[in-house]
Amino acid sequence: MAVPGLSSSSGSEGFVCIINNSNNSGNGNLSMRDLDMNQPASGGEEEDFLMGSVEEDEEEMRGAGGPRRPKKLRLSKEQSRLLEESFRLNHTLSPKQKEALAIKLKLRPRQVEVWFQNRRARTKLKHTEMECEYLKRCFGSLTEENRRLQREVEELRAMRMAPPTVLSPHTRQPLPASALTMCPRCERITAATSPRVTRPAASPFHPRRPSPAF
DNA sequence: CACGTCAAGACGGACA
DNA sequence: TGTCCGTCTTGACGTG
Repeated sequence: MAVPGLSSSSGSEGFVCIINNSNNSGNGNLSMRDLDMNQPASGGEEEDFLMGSVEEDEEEMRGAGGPRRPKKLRLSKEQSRLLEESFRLNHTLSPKQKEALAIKLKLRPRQVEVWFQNRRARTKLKHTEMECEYLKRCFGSLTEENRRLQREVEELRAMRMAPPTVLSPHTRQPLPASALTMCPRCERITAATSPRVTRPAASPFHPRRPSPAF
């Protein structure tokens, strides 16, 4: 089932300009979106190129309003691509895989772990949303079907209200109401003996079928 | 690990 | 054209 506007990727298509690490220093025309805080400023340690140094993080955490989170990491397109690729192969990572991927992406294992957690959760959410839409549509069509059947029931009830003419099998004359009985199974009015019932009209919904043998 | 939540950053539209 | 504002996306964290 396809829901318009829903893609299987993590939504990075919203990015027009992509962080381009190799070109950042070239043109001096650096916008916010060109920044990649994942890369080492000067070949620093792994911890340092993620979101600034640990000291910077701690400083960042102590804003005027108390502890704050460190500056938000934005993954580069290549990092996202590799993560997506790994996710496609496997929705969970073993510790070894996590470690290897982290090294490959120059991220901390914890970041890889969190990315996979978020990706799983959001994949599930999308799936649930699609399922919800599907069930809503089912509900709609079933409601419509239910209405139609209710109308049919009403019509059939109305038909039964009109007193049926039951002929005596012997005299071929109409029987008095006192001589009639209701079949408990099919709820048809019949003569107490072998009946011949002429209905006002055949239901358009229930064409006559051979009467069940009972 | 799933889930709920927070919050930074991106983005688009309205408006002066 | 710049700014403001609302909304969306997504990295990160706390909890069970």
